Amino acid sequence: MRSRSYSIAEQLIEALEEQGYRDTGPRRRVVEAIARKNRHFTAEELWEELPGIGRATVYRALKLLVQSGALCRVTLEDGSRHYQLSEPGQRGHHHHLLCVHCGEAEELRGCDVEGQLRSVAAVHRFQITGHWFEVYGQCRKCAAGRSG
Amino acid sequence: MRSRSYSIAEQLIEALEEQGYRDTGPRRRVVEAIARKNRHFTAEELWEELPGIGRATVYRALKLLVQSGALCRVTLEDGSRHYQLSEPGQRGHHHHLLCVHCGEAEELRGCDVEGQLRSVAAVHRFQITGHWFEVYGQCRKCAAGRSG
DNA sequence: TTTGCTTTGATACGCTGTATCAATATAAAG
DNA sequence: CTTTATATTGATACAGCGTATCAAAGCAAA
Repeated sequence: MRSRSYSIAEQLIEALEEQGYRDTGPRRRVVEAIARKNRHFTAEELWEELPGIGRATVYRALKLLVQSGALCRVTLEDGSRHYQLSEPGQRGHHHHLLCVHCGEAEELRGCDVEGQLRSVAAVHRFQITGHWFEVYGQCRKCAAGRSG
Repeated sequence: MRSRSYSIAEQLIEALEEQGYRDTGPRRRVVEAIARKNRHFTAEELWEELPGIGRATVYRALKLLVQSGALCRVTLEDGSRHYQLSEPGQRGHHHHLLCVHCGEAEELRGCDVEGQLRSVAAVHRFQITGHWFEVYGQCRKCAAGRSG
């Protein structure tokens, strides 16, 4: 796990470069801090781990990474905004299962949201342009032992 | 429609009284302003329609009404927080179809989110405790004529 | 180097919501 | 109709989170 940190950071830098942004020292530090994370996190939390880096720089980097799809923004039940790495290769639209105990975030499988939406559109004669779906609970490990 | 305003306001006041809160002048004005709304709205927007009423009072009333279930908080695609009357009798958990054009908010029918969640729980062995689902788009009227 | 653009970080600001607190309104009791 | 205890109000200050501004610094290409 830890040994893949470098390559995750690289992928994030690449995501920035693809959009025409430079590979700079501060961005590299932000991206490395993100790569070290194994759970979803807030912008403020990330900033606190980066002494010497400006708050604006952290927020800017997060914004660019979300734009690129490499990072996604998730909203917790209390409305707070967290960030989470997209799974490799999965940059399109997807949904999350967020463990409220340990902070693990899985991407959702076995749930045909899009199919449901088609039926909703039909029933309501509503032209759907977007949706937002998050699921909260406890992951298998936390539900069993609460050893998050 | 307009003739039902009074009774909607009454219902909201009752929702507050059920929780042990008083029927006061300022609350009545807030509640009447809400009853007049035919679309989802922000706290600030509501406050601007209530000269003489303190901002804190408006926010407090909204909080209490959400607690009671008579009002629900919806989140738009940009993350902004809006409020919307729950449909009469429907105070439990439910989802919305939000028209981004005219602001109409319907409650969702013909969508078995709960069933989908059961299958998700099985696939991921995740103990689901909550979820959040909003759908955005254009209502039938707006999609047809854009005469919101 | 020089030049032009991007990035940075300190700071101020804006928006949304909450805490504080003295003044006031309300309900219940006398 | 007072008195009294409690809830409510509204002005204000404050807090959290994110963005705009802008001079200074960094980077890339010439």
